[in-house]
Amino acid sequence: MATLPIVQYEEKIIETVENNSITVIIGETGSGKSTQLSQMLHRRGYSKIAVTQPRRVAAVSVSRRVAQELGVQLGEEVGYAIRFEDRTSRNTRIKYLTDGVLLRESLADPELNDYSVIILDEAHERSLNTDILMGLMKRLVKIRSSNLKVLITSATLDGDKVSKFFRDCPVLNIPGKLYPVEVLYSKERPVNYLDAALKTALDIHIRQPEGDILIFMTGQDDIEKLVMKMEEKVRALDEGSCMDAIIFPLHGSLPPELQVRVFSPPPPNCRRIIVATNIAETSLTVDGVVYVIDSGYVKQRQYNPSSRMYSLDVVQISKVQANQRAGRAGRTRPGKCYRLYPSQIYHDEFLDVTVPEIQRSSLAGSVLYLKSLDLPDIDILKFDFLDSPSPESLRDALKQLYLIDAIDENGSITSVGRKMAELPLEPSLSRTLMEANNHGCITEALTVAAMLSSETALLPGQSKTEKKRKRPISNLPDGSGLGDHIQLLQIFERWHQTDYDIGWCKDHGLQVRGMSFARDVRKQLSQIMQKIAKEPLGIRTNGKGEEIRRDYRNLRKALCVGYANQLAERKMHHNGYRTLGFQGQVVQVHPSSALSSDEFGKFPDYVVYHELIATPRPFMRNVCSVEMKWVIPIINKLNTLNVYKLSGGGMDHFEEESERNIPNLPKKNVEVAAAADDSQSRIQAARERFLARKVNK
DNA sequence: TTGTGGTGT
Repeated sequence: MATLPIVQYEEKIIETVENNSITVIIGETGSGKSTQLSQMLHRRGYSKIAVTQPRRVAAVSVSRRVAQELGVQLGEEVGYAIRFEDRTSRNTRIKYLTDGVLLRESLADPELNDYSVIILDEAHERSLNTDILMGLMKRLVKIRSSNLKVLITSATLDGDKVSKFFRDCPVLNIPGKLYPVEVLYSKERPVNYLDAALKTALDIHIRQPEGDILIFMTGQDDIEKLVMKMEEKVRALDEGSCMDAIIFPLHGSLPPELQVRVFSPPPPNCRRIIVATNIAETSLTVDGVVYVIDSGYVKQRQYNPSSRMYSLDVVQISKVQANQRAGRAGRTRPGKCYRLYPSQIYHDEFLDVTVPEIQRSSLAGSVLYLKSLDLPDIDILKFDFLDSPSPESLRDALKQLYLIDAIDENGSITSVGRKMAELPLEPSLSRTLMEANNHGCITEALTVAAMLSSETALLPGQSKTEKKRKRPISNLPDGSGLGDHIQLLQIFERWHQTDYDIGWCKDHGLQVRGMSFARDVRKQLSQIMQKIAKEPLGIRTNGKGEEIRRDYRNLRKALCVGYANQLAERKMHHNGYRTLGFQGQVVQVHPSSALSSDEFGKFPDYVVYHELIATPRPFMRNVCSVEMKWVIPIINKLNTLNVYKLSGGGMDHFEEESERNIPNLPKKNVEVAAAADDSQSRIQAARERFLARKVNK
């Protein structure tokens, strides 16, 4: 502890903090910034100190270590707060928390008066929440100039930019305690980087002294292939020609019991080869790694605000990421990093810093959050971000919020929007809860929202190695043919009937982690809704017997209101859909959906969807059947929408924006009108089909 | 007729 580099800088740090509201600390890996900064300030009498982390595990483990170093019990002077778990007390002076928890806290107290110091750690990772916090801190230090200190920790390549954002605040460089890592580049980029990784790893294994190998690949598929090939090759090596090797895959969808294998030490005279996604970049640290092989790629989820589609793309990593990966080789002794790309590509093509999440996400939730803070300047397009999201992305968020009544036509937050902001949910789901509360189905809506919040794929799927034959999900409810939301609801209710039996999940191929998470979320949502709930929130069941066939009309109606911005209409003569909105997209129901077709093989005329995914063909994932008469008022609202007023800037702003967008503006108006006409005629056609069917029955 | 990088309230 005493040897941590940061200790020598204590005086300088304290002096800088005392003379400045905001200080940027460039702390390299191993500098001790995460554990020591808070303690230094605590020693000088600052209290209370908040330290944010982008990840839950970091908040927990760092607070544990600080409590240990100070010789106090965790949860007393030093504690942590993460979702579902608050280990702090009235005595807590140093509090580690996830950035999301601090944002939640600021909802209750926008000035965060509880804290005299706020440290945003790992800001260079540019998580969505940390980016928003940075914007808020800039305002907050003005309001609380006499009694708030803010520290931002970042990476070398980012420091000047962050300092500039905070009006040229001072930057302190704290060296790290990493061993030197020799970086070796490929002469050219390999045609097949899986084979290149294989060859490089075998080369190291045969020729280089002991030390584990960590390989960065992009996803589960490549990892499984590489592990298989590598096992073959290692088996084929002459016995006694080199040491043994044991190969581990490491990625997020690996069951926890397989993930932890990489933390147990290897048998003697045996080299470990770990093939990982970017989970090993920051989230998990494997000890004993001396060699790193870096493919130079990563999978990134991106949101396209103009098509409202998500895609998962393989993209080149940034220099910060490449350096982070290389650093994984130098934790215990000098190491080597083999980059499967030329140095010229690193220098000329790699971005300095990873594209911040705020520029790759749908911002409806974040914009609603900012609106609920009642900042003096209502115009969200002018909010001071370190890296601003595109105006298009912000307008997309405003349009969505308007359609679900969270903001009014002037861009002001509504009373329903204010309640929605209290819920840790995407706006479409929080709006669904509000509506359900008025229609006697809040308990079902809570379950649907909780299940959809569960990040992982809950349901059993078929992996590529399994037989291609389609199997029905074993004995799981089918959503009564009404779609995936209803199926998720029925599955959770069934689990509830087993008294949340883990074995039941396993028997049915459901991810235990995901199901337990849904249960926790449901509990948390119930607690928040308790204040305004109009009926009991517990799960209603019909005893142990078969559940009666319900039509879930009220629930589906509530979903239709909540997902007013995510509606699609079936095309007249086939099962393709067109999304309703500014620019209709032609999309399909995802083949994994529980939605059924009618006796003519046709899907329902209208559905709501949870998200659009842009695979080579665009799909709606998680859909629910809704009725035309619920859709009509939404279409009417669509037609009255004025994006420029929504930003809150009024007509002045409209002119300013239109000047910038002259070529687009008339075109956009025409498209809106055309889509509306189209919808009206389709509604007429749908009505006729509906009546025809009724007569047939 | 198909596909899951990593986080988080």
